[in-house]
Amino acid sequence: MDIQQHIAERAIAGASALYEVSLDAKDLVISETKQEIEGDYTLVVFPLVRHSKKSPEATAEQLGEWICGDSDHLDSYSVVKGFLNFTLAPGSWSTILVDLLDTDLDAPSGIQSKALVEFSSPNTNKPLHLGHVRNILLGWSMTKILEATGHEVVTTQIANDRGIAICKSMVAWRQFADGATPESTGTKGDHFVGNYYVRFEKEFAQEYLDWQSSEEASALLSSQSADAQADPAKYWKDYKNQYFNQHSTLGAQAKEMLLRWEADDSATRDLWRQMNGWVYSGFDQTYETMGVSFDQIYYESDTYLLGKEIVAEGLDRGIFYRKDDGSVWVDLTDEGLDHKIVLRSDGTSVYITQDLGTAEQRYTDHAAKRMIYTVANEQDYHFQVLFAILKKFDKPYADGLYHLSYGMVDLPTGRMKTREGTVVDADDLIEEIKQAVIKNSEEKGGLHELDASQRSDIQHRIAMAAIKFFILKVNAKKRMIFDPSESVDLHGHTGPYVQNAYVRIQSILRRYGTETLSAVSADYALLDIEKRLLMTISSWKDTLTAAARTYDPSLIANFSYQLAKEYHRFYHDAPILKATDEEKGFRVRLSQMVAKYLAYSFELLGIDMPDRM
RNA sequence: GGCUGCGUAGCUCAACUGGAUAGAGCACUUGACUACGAAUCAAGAGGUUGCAGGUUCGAAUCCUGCCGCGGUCACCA
Repeated sequence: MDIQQHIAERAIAGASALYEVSLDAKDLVISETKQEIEGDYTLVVFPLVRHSKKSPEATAEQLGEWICGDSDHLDSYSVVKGFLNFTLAPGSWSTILVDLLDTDLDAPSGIQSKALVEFSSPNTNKPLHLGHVRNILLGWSMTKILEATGHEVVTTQIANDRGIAICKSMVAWRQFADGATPESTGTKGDHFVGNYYVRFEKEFAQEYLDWQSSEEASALLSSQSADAQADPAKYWKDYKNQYFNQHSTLGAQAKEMLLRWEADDSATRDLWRQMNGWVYSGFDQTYETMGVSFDQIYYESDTYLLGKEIVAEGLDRGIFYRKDDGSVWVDLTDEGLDHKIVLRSDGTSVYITQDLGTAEQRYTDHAAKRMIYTVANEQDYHFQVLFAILKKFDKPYADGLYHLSYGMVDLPTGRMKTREGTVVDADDLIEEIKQAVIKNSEEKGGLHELDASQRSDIQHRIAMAAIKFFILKVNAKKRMIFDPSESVDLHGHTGPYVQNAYVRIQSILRRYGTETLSAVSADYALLDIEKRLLMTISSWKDTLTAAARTYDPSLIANFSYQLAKEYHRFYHDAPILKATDEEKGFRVRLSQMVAKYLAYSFELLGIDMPDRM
C-alpha cells in the first residue's frame, strides 16, 4: 500500500465532492511531515484555496475531515497554516512493513530498452587520474541504475590509442629506455608508458630552453614587436607549439612517428602495439580494483576514419555545405549554436567526424536507442553540436542521446595541472586510502580472527567504499573539490559509515536468526524512529526512478546515507536484547529489511558490503 | 567579449524540483561503552542562501540587472 498515493486519491475525491473540481495527482504536493510537527504525511493545501474559496486553514480543516472520515489508514489530522498533517492508523504501519517485505527493489520502467553507456575513455599515453575516477564511478553507477530500472545495458569506452601523445611516449622509449619493459623494471604498464611521456616532455622542455639562447632564436625574437621583446618569457611560452612544429628535433621525431604510424609502417605499428599493450594491462588492473568492466571497447585507431560517409550523405541531403576551400560545415545557428566544421579542406576527419561515425557504428553493433556519454562538462558544447547534427539526420537513436556531463574535480589548491605535477594518480589514491583503512582496522582489531585474505578483502571493500561514496555523493553536474585528507575519513557522511550500519545488522542476524521470530500484531505501536525507517524505505522507488530520470547517482548515495543514519539511531534507541518477543520480531524483521535496501543501494553505486568490519 | 555552468555554516555537501523555523558531515565544546559492534549515539554553537530588484499566499529554487569563480568559443582531441 502506498500511503502517499492513498492520500492523493482521497484528496482528489474530496476536492471533487466538496469543490466540484477535478484534480490530477500531480497538482498535489504530499510530503513527509517535518520532524518537529505532529503527523506522518503532509498535504499542502495552498494550491487548493482558489477552488475552495476559503482560507487555507478552513480548507485544510474541511478537507482533512473529509479525507480522514472514511479512511482505514489515516487516523487523524492536524492543521498548521495551510498544511494538513495526517497521522497514520497504528495498523497501517504493519501493513506497510508487510508490503515492503514483499516488494522487489528494482523498478522496471515498463519501456524495456537497450542502453549503451560510455565511460572512462582514456588516452593511452598515461595512467588514469582522479578525473577518470569520477568518470568511471558515474558511468558504472548509471549502468547499474539503468539496469535496475529495466534496461539492458552495454558498457563501453573508446580508447584514445593513437595520435601525437602516444608517439611522444614511443619516441622517448626508443631513445631512453634501452629496452626496459614493465616486467624488467617491475612497473605497472600504464605508469611505465606514462613515465616515458613525462620524459619526453622534460627532454623537450630542456631542448626548447637551450634553443632559446641560440642565434636563430635571438634573431627571431629581435624581429618581433617591442611588446614581445620586453617580455621574452611570455613570448617563448606562447611560441612553444610553433617551436614544436617547426624547429624541435624531438618534435620532428614525434611527428615522423605519427606519419609512419599512419602509413602503417610495420616496425612503428609493432612498437605502438607493444606500448599500448602495456598500458591496457595496467588499465585492466585498475578497472579490476575498482570493480568495473566493459562489454566492448572501441579503439580510436579503428574508428578515426569513420564518419566520412555520413559527411557525404549530409552533403547530398543538404544538411552540410562545402566551402570554396573544400572544407565541409554545418550551420546550426537555428539551434542557437554556430557554424561548425565537420571535415577539413584536405578531406581528413576532425574530432566530430569520428564521433558521428562512431555513433553510427555503435548503433549498427548494438541497436541501442539510448546512448549515454560520460564526459566532463568542458565538452558540453561539443555534444550539443554532435546531438544536433544527428537529429538533423533523423537518426532513430537521436532522441536517446544523453551527455552525462560532470564537473571537474579540483584540489583544495585549485585545478589539477600536469605541468605542476598536481595530478592525483588513481592507483596512488586508492593505495593511500587503503593504507588508512588498514591502519584503522588493525587498531580496532575487529578482524583479527579472520585469515589474511579475508581480512584484506574486507579492507579493500571499505577503502573502495570510502573513495566511491566520497565522489558519488556529490551531484554529478557540480564541480567538486577533492581533499585527500578528507577522503580517508571513515566517520560521518561516508561509505564506511553506511557499511557499518549493514555490518551491525549482519551481527544481529547472526545472533538472533530470523526463523523463529514472533508474529507482530496489527496494532503494534511503533517508535518514531521505526516509523521513520519505514517511511524512508517507502521512498526508495521514487528515489530510484528519479536517479534514472535525472542521471544522478548522488540521489542513491544520499538515500543510503539517510537510511543508515536512521538505522544507527534505531540501533541505539531500540534494543532487541531486552525487548519483548513481539518487539524482537518486529525489530529483527525491520533490521533485515534495512540491510536489504542498504546493500541494494550500494550495489547501484558499485560498492560492495562487508559482513563484518 | 559571445555562449554556458556555478555561488548555501569556517570547510565538504543536502534541500523531495515553488512549501513550514534552509538540513547533514568534518572541525570545535560537552555527555553516553561491564549484555545486540563506540567506524556509533545524544546535546551545544555555527546562516541576510554573492548583491539589488521583481513574480507569488509562499523563493536557495522562477525572471531581470549587477558582482565573483569556472568552462567553452581551433581545419586540437
